[in-house]
This record gives sequence, C-alpha cells and structure tokens, in this order.
Amino acid sequence: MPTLEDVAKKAGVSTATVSKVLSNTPYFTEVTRAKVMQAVEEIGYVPHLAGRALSTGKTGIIAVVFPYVYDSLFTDPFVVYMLQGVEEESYAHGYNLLLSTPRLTSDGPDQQFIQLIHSGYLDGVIALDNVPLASVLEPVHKRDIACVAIGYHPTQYFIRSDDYSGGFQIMQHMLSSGHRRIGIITVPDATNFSMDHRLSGMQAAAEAIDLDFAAMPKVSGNYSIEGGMNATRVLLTEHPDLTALICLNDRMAIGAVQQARTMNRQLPDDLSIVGYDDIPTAASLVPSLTTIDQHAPELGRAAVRMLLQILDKRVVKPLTLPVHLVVRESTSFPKS
Amino acid sequence: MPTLEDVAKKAGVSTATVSKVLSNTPYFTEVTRAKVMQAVEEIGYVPHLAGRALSTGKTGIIAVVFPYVYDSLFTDPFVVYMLQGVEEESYAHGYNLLLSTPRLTSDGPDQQFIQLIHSGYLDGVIALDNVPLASVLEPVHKRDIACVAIGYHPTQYFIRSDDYSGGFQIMQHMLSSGHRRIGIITVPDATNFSMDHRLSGMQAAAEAIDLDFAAMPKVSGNYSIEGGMNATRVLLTEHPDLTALICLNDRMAIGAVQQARTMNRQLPDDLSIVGYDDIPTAASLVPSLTTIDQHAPELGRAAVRMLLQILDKRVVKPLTLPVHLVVRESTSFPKS
DNA sequence: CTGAAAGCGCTTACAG
DNA sequence: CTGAAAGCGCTTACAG
Repeated sequence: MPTLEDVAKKAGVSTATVSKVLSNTPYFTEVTRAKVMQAVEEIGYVPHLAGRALSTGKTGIIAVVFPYVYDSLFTDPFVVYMLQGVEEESYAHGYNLLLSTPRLTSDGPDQQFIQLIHSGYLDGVIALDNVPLASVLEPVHKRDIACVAIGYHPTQYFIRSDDYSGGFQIMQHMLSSGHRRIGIITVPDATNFSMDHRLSGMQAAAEAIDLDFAAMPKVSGNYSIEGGMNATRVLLTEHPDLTALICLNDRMAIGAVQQARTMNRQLPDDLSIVGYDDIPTAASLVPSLTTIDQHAPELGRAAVRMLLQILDKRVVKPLTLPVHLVVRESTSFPKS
Repeated sequence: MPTLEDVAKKAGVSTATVSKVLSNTPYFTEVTRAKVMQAVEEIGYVPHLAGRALSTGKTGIIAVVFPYVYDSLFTDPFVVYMLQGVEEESYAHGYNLLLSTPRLTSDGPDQQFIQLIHSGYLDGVIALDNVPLASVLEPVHKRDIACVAIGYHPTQYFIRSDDYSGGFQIMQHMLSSGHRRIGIITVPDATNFSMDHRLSGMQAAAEAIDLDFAAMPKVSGNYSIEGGMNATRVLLTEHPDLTALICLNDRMAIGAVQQARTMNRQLPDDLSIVGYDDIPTAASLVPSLTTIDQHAPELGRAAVRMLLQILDKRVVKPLTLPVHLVVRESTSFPKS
C-alpha cells in the first residue's frame, strides 16, 4: 500500500507538501499541485486513516448506538427506517458509520461499548436513548465525545419526536370521528419513555372533552405483531362494544387488524384501528393504516446534522420535531 | 485521555512493559503485572485504537457491505435479519461493525467506498454480493483485504444459501399437494442472482413430473408488498383458475395474501400461497405463511466465522447452507 | 524478566 | 511557496 512518502518521492517534493496539497491548503504553485496530483493518480494513493487519525485526532467515524435491550434495531422497522436517515446524511458528509449495539443492564452498557467509547475511534455518537433501564450516554459524556441523543434521557443535545402531540392528535382524531368506546394497546410499563408521552397526549385529548382516560381499557401488546393480536383478542373479548383501537405502534396495529378480521369485524366499519410510526408497511396494509408519521428518516438525518454542527463548534439547540396524522382506510366514523 | 506512558509512569515501568503485560505476554513477575494492572485500573486506561492500528495494521473493524441499489438494507427485512447474525457473531468476537452502503453503478461502487477500502481501516469485509450490476468485490480484492461474500459473484470465499434446493422444495411441496395451475410472482429480470437459482430449482421440480414450467404464468412483483399485490391482481384476473401462487420472497407473498383476500378468495382453500425467506413477520401473518427458511441470521454468523478464520490464516472452504421448507397455514390441497 | 529505540503514516507549527 | 522535524499512541524486534 502506497504511502505519502511514495507520493512525495515520485513528485519530487516533501511529504509535508503532499499532505498540504491534498488537504487543499492555498499557497502552492500550480506546478507543484499538478506534480503532486499526478503522482497521487499514478500511484493510486489513498490516505491511511489510522495515520491521519493519530495525528489529527479525527477519524471520520460516527457511531450509531442502538441498545440491544429489546432487540430494537433488528426487530423494529421504525428503528431501521430511522437508521436509513442516519446513513444517508452521514454518507452525504463523507462520514463512515459504525454500528454499535451495546447490551444494557441496570449497571449501564457493557464493557465492550465502554472500550469503544474510550478507544479514540469515534468523532461522535448518535444514540437511541429511550430506555429507562440505563443511559448509554454516561460513558460518552465522561469521555466528552460529541453526542446527539434521539430520546428522552436528559442530556445537552437531543432530537425528540413530539410524542405528546402525536398522542394528542390521534386521540383527537378518534374522538372527533365520534368514537367514545376506545381500547388502547400499550407496551409494558417503563420500557420506553416516548410511549409515556404518547399516553399523556392521549389523556389530555380525552380530558379536553371530559372523558375519563383511566377508564379506557388498556392491554399491553409488547411492541410486536403477535402482541397486538393477543391484546386485541383480550380487548374485544372483554369489551365487545369497543368501536376503536389505538395502538402505540404500527406493528401492534398490524396485529390488531389481523386479529379483528379473524374475529369477523369489518374494518373500519365495525372497528377503527390506528397505529403510530408510519413504518413503510403501514401504507401497503389492507386496509391501509391510519397512523402518526414520525418522519423516522428525518429524525435520523436531523441527528447527524446536529452532530456535525457540534463537531464544528457551532451553537446548537435541542430539537423536537413535529409529527403528522396520516388518515388512511383503517379508521372511519363508528357505524354501530 | 490517559496514554500508555501515563500508565508506565504511574507503575514505574517502561511503556514496553505495560504494552506487553496488557497483551498478556508471559515472562513477567507477578509483581510487575500487578503494578501495571493497578495503574491501569486507577487511571482508567483504555488503549487508543488508532495508535495500535498504526503499529499493528489491525483495527478490529469489520465492514458489512450492503450495496444500495435496491435500498436492500433498509427495505428488506431479510437483509436486516441477516445483519443481525453478522452483528451477533462480530460482537461475540470483540469486533466492531462498520456499515457500508456503497452506491453501485455499472462502473462499480462509488469513490467513497473505494477510499474506505484503501483506508487501512478494515480488517475484513463481509459483502452482500448478489447484484448482477457490478461486484463490490473488485476493489476489495485489488487491495487484498480479507473478504467473505454472501452471494453468487465468483470469488474465493463465499457463503451461499441453497436457493436451487429452496426453489425445488417449494415447487415440489405445491405439486405433491396436488396443485397444477400455479402462478409465480417473480422479480425483474437480472436484478438478483439468487432469484435465478430459485427459479431453476422450481423448474427442475416441475419438469421432474413432466410439467411445462415455462407455461406457468409469471408476473414480476418487484420485491415489495405492493408489488406482490399488483402481481396477484394481474395473475388472478388473467388466470382465475389458479390454485396456488409461489412468490420469490415473503414480502410479495404478504402482498399476495392481502390482495387475494380483497378478491374474495378463501385462504388456503381457494388459493395456496407460499413465500421465501421466513422473515420474522411470516409467522405472525394471518394465515401464517408457508415459506422457505433461509436461516438468515445463520448466514450472517457463518460469514463472520469464515472471515475470522481467513484472518487467522486457516484453510477455509466456501459454504452453501441448506434451507428448509416451513409449512404453515397459507397452503393446503386445492379444494376446487 | 525488562527497557531503549525505531517505526507505523500522517499533520502541523515553525523556519526559511 | 516549500521542507525538516517533531509528535500523535501504540508495538515489536533487539539487547541486556
């Protein structure tokens, strides 16, 4: 593998000159520049990043940190969708992406992650940090690495989705369509902060018209399609008069749609179902799913942009991104 | 950030000694070892990887390369599922994972990818290399980086899934169930080698009982759920007497199930539908999907194991992993 | 059993 | 406008 020195020899200049020409410093003769560039070309020189990293302290690597607790990265289309945004924006700025999936315990992330953070490999970190269990940020802050969290753990720089508003909008949509007997498919308590905010938003919308939110039947669907099916079976069995089901994510809503059909409900006439996230599948479900669009890729992109600004020493403010209700075929006025 | 030298000073030994103690070289007094370890502990020393990389040439980073052509990584649950296996096995061996998604053209991968390959950052590469357009491997081989391809491009080390057998099994399953009027939902020609092998397997199974494979109606579903819906509409409209639909992947099968229901077919009584991949959703679909289990995570894990063996200078042979038919509720004997 | 020193490939004040 | 030299943090023959 050719080095700077090889290029320097070939071009008949010093390594310092090559280095500076390559980093586009001004003050060089056209002649020198040309000589260097030609040598680079002929030799097929590409800078050795470890060498550069050692002298500059910059690696050009961003780590995306997705704690492994609930298999979120690989199981949740929403997370993958967000990762897509992270990838796009990093790629556009020439950064490489390291995928880190620390195993989380109540003591914090595992040793391997700690090592990575301290290794000097990373210019910055983008962390999904919504799990109450433990924050992935503690070691990151300790080492003082530039970091943007997507989530609710308290930290200086973060991107959040307006979960409260999303919850509010979706409940309001149901209520204004005339639904009053509404079941809610939730997640296990204290597993994800954003879910709590969605519930608060729903509660506010219900109470705005003096409805007792606490009285609405709720069953945990544990995030998954199967969980959504089970929760729906329970809800519709115990409360056959429900006219609407609100699910805290799209996957559970997909399960709800399937289960409701199995129980011979006409959708949306007998039962309206809404999800949350607007994962790609939501639109191609039959009936297509009314849901909250969190703009997952944009969350990822915004996080990268914020991180780059921090690395640039620019002034940065945390961001809460708006969400939008997407009305599709799975909801209507109650017919019964 | 503390360095080797800080540790050496604190322990009252040379940096060479610290380095060797840390890399577990024998021939050290218990006393020395203890002194060093204590200093490491107290200071909270973690090796700087760029420094180590520069002197050893090893970085501890593996790149997973998923060409971006058809958005495969982020759109295809099968690919994510495989990535999960790659991650597990890399993590287990202490390697970090770099996610590289080169943009592919017929000229080859983009410049940024080439740079990465030449950067000295990577100990090895695992590449998804099934796209006929161009191989991602050419620059990798040029730079002589250890590499395992998951796919059909010709290369020394590869992992393949036995697509031929999968195609054979699935067709045989349909035929032995008594189906003869079978429609096939394919993908656009020449977009993925493994699909060609599945089709060959199907053809062989059909011809084994003297059925004319070429005569079976085929429509491209373009990989997606929506594509599967459209293809199904076309097939069932033009050939209302079909009793079975074979889909080249699960996503299209999911679309097929939805569309068939929309067209008032009872599943599986009026129509049997099979997919391919056994993505996580396949089992929780209603009706649950008969499909070919490719053991996606195991493909990923096997690729990492093979890569580590290559890095270890061990003798390695390419591998074709078996697949298994998973019979679920979406198929039965033809009732009509 | 331990250490001095060179070297991995780059960049960056500093001097000229 | 260009170059000599030090230094980034580690490892590894080599010597003792």
